[in-house]
Amino acid sequence: MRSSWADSVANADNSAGAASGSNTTTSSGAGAAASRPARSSYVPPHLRNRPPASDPPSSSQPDVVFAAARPSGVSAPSTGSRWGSGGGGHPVGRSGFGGGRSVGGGWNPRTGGWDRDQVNPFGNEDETADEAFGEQQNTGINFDAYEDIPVETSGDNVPPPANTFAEIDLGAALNENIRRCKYVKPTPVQRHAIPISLAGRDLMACAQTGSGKTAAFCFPIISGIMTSPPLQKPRGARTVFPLALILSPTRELSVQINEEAKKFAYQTGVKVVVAYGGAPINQQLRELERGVDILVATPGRLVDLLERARVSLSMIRYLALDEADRMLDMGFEPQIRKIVEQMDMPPPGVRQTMLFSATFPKEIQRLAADFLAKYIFLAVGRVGSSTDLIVQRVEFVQESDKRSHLMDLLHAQRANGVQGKQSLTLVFVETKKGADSLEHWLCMNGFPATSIHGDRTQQEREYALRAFKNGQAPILVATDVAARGLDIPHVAHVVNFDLPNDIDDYVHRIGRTGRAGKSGLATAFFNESNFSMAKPLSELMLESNQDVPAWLNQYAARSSYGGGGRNRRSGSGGRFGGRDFRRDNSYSRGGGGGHDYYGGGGYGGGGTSSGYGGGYGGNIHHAGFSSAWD
DNA sequence: AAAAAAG
Repeated sequence: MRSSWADSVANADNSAGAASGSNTTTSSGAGAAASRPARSSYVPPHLRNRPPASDPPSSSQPDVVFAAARPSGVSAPSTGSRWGSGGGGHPVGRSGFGGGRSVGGGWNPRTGGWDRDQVNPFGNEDETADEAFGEQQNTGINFDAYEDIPVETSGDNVPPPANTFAEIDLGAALNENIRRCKYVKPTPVQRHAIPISLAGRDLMACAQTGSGKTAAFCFPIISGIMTSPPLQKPRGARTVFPLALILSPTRELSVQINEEAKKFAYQTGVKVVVAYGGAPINQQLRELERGVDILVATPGRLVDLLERARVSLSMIRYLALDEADRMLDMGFEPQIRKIVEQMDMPPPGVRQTMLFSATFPKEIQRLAADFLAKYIFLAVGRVGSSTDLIVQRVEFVQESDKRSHLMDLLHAQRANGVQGKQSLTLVFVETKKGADSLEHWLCMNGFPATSIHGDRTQQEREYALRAFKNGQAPILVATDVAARGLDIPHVAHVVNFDLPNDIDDYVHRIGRTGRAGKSGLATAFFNESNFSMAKPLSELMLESNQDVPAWLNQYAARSSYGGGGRNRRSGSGGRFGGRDFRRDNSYSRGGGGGHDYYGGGGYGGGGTSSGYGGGYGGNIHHAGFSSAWD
């Protein structure tokens, strides 16, 4: 007998507040885990920019209490478009680089023109939420969990972490935007990464999207551009010269980073433009011609722009690569190397480079050695590793029974009224065809579903994401295009209709729920074809204090002899995505390694119950570790 | 084997 998943959600919800991070003992994050602020007094960063009173009345979930105070410094005209809509905006001037915050049309000394084009990315601050789950709602970070996340840094002269934004002092304009975003306190990755970047150091960070790393790399970039604006930019015929480049693997992620960055850069005079494939290039070219300081792009479209000589990288001072392991998985290494090494970008040491990756396998180590100079290594604990907020279930379901089984889950969800609360279900499948047919089948059976995958047009993808977010289609069938990085609030249930073949992908997928301080449920359908996932899955569930079905353990035991297997989390066992491997200087060249940078102790020293044989749960050997990365 | 990304 199985109880309805909605019950699990409700139960987890009740216990969520009391759950203490049981497996987090290694914390070098200053002050982390010492005392957790009461949820009611603490507002997760990405929730902080949404207007108050957006909770549906029926909600029984303990939600974050918003600071109700409306920003007082700037009055936004009531005709402003909501942020995220990207629509036509009202003219709001920008101050120059002085850091003032004058309002009204502004003369930009760099572009030599009146700026009329900056949409208020915070939306209309006078307007109350017009729909319970409108687009102005942004993502949530589960802050209780983040307080417990362990952090490790290593490298030469690591700048000390900062515990408050005031301590960091990014300047008046940026501080004002932090206030507008209602960011109260930096996340662990921000506490460490921002001082490192402000000190001008290169950074290799193992952290996932959702840890607040977008702000972690945007703040120093914006601040740096503001403090020392270029005296003059070359003005090529139709070529533009961005000062910062942010690369990300998927289009949706680029869009998301662009939206975040625009908020951070509001009225700073720093211009953010996004370029990605699948959308008409002409519109993006027009945006670029209106001026760009920070360019957010997917690799393909950027290469296109570079080959057309519409973008030059010769003025790049900041380079950020997001989800680098993902980009390599997707075969972007040639494009990325072309962009970074074979065009006109300044070399490492001249530019400042930040490399973000969820894991740190050999290929990423090589990339770090080639792209970074004397970098500082930062590892932030795996998201979800220190929290029990996500309830994971595995059910044995034959291929032919999957649809009816999914139907059972969805019916239970509806019967429990969760649907009325607009909770969303994200269903992952393996193939694009599978996504289409499952979406169709769900719709035929009366479930409002939509889908997102790489064969759909960009317009369809963005439409689907919007319909899902605002509850028009509370069921989204997705391929792995949606697995990483995307921040979708209110996802109550992630169904792994088809399990991925990689445990890291599984972790990313279930990370789409359990956000915003809410609990989440992740259900996986398992059958013989997922045999190779049995061991890593059962280990992961054990690590995150889940009930592991006996039958799964049996599968895991059967697969274990044979030594490891392909799906063991490569190099990421335990709570971190990776560790600084520069003491093994076989891969280091140039300004990278050579001497022992590894300053941190503490990996595996926390007495965790990590079951990962290949991880560092007490299993690190100086000579033998490389095998763990294969 | 499939997915993603340039058109």
